[in-house]
This record gives sequence, structure tokens and C-alpha cells, in this order.
Amino acid sequence: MNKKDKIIEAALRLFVENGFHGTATSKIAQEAGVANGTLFQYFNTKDELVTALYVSVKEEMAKYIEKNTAKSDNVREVMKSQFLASLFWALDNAVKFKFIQQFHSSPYIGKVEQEIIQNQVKPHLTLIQNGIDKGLIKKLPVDFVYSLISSQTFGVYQYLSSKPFTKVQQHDTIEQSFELLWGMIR
Amino acid sequence: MNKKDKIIEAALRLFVENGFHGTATSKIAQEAGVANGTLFQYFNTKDELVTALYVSVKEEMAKYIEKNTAKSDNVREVMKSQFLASLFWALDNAVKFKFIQQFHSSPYIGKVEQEIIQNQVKPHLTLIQNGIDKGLIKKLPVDFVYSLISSQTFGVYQYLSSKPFTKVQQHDTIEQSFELLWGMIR
DNA sequence: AATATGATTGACTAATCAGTCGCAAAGATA
DNA sequence: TATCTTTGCGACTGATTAGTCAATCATATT
Repeated sequence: MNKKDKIIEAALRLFVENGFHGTATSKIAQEAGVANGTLFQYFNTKDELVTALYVSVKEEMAKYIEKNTAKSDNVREVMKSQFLASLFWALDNAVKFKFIQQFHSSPYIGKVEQEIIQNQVKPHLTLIQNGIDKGLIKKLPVDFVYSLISSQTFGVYQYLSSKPFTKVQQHDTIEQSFELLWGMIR
Repeated sequence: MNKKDKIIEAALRLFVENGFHGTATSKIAQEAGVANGTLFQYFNTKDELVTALYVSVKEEMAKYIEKNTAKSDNVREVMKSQFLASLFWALDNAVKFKFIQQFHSSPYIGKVEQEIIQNQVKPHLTLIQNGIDKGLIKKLPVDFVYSLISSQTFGVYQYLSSKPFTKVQQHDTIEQSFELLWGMIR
């Protein structure tokens, strides 16, 4: 494992444990087993480290979802596969998902270029619009529907991670959550 | 306005603007127009200030919701009044609500005594259980239903605060959101 | 007026912070 | 082997931090 990845891993863990400003760059370097200055070879500033981390983690999640998206033109099926994939990824990557959550409700979110965020959201909005056009989803503003889906994802994750469920129980709850969600928007 | 309230007001604003650790206690004192040391007369440490702020803001919100809860034994009606009150309060107290959000997904949340959180959640769980017993709400784990309701509240707030809606549009969207929510859990 | 009490002050400190820089080690090329 | 390039090092710095404390102020009581 190269130094950059070690830095990223340590940074993620410490950020989730102690918050962004609560984590000193020196601590990150120490935890990663590299010198203080090495960190600044890969990231010019601490802010750059934080935002770069967010973008890369988000991309990783997006790639996983894309890979696990059902190859179908059935909107419900596609949406379900994405909803499940989101939650499976979140449960398997708790630290990364918590990092995303923390980042979303922090002032750092404003430092990420709007374009990057838009590009990641766009395919989901298209899918929703598609569902509305086909009469499968209620005629509501697309980004309102998107807000409902995202928040449900976060809510279900919160619930699942707060209790010691088995894999099977988690799976069942996620399936059930999608049924509830779909019933709400269709 | 007394010094303590000035400190609280300044702290809230700065915490939301720059994050918890990104806000120096000296900045808070300066912004509040009080001396550095005065802050530590009211709050022993910075951590105490942050968590005390959270508890007090949460209590304020809870009181508002309680005051605006429908006096009825119709579960749907009670739940609706609480859902609306939550969102009206959030929109009218954007800084405080953002502070709550930020706090929730920060490591500070672990520093609040579990008992305090439980006490604030309990009445809502009771209401949900009541709805289930009366056959009005689906037979699901109570705190699962609670998670769905909370996350929907946050999601609708996020949507509303991201666009320049009029009061009437906000009101309509909130009403509609409750109908969707109720349809999902009943 | 004299005294007492609690609130307020801001200079101060020891610790910690993000970020720099000159130098060494490790490869790469020849 | 000699030279160049990349990567890594960690002591260092100037700025900033949370928190302290002795002195001052405002107000109330006698």
C-alpha cells in the first residue's frame, strides 16, 4: 500500500472519529506512518485533503452503485437495485459513509464545485424523470423525489447501524424500505 | 440581552458558518462583544458550550412542537401537526436547525448523554406505538418508523431550503410531504 | 460613605496548529 | 559507476488555540 493511500485511510478514520478541524494533519501523518511533510506532497492544504477525500469517496460509491445497477428498462427494478446497492455499500463502508454524512452537513460542502455535485446527481434525476414520464412515479418535482429517496437512504442506514442486526435482517429491512419508498412515490 | 445569550447567539452562527473546531472561542467572544474570559464563566470548556448549545436548541424545538401539537386522540392528526410544526420551526430557525443537523452527524453526538436523547424521543415512539396498536400504522418496529419520519423531515427541509419558495409553496409542499409519509407508514 | 459581592475584563501561557524547507535516500537512466 | 529525478523526511516557524488569573468594575447592602 502506497503512502498516499495510507494517508487517505488514516485521514478518513480520524476525521470520522474527531471531526475535520479536530484532526491535526500531524496526527494523520503519524497514524499513516509517514512524515509530516509527506502529507503536503500529496495534498497542498488540509482543505484540499478533505474535499479531495469527499470527491474520491463519493466517486467510489457511485461506481459501486453503477456496477450493481440492474440492466433493465424497468424503472422500478433499476431504482430498487440502486437503492439496495447504496445501502449495502454504506453498511460495508461505514467509515466512508459516515464521512460523507459528516461532510454533507458541514460548511465544507460549500467548497466543492457545484458542477461535480450536479454531475453525480444528474443520472438519478434522469431516471426519476423517466419514471414520471412513463406514469410509474407520481407527478412531483424531480428533485423533490430525489430528496425523499436520499433522505430515506440515510434514514434506513441510521436505523440499521444503530442495532446489531444480522446480514439477513439488514437485507430484509432494506428490501422492505424500498417497498415502502416505492409505494410512497408511485 | 444578557451576555450569556449573546455568546450563545454568536456561537450558533459561527459554528454553522465555520464548523465546531473551525470556530475559536476567542472569535465567539469577540463576535458576542464580550471578553475572552467571560465565555468561560458560563461554559467551563468549549465542548461544554457545544453540547449545552445542542441540548438547549433541541429543547427549544421540542417545546415549539409540543405547543403546536393537536389536542386530539386521532393519531394521524397529532402526527401531522407535529410534522408540520417541525418543518415550520426549521424554516423559521434555519441557523439552529442547521446546527442540529451538523451536530447529529458529528462526533460530538456521542458526548451527549443517551438518557437526554431517549427522553426527547420517547413521546414520539409512544405515539407511533399507539398508532400501531390502533391498526392505523403498519406493524413495523417503532424506531424504524421513527427513523423514516425523522429522515423525511430532514429531507423535506433540505429540499425546501435549497430553492426560493414562497411561504405558500413551502406550506403546500410540507402538507403534501406528510400525505406521502402517512401513505407510506399506514 | 464604606464595604462586600459577583460579574467582567484582557493580557498571558503552554500547547498545538498548518505548512515550509533543506537535505537524504531510493530509483531510474545512461 | 556517475548523474539525474522522484519521493520522503522531520526539525522548524509563525500563527493560533483553549483556558487561566489577577485586577477592575458595577451594583447592592449597611
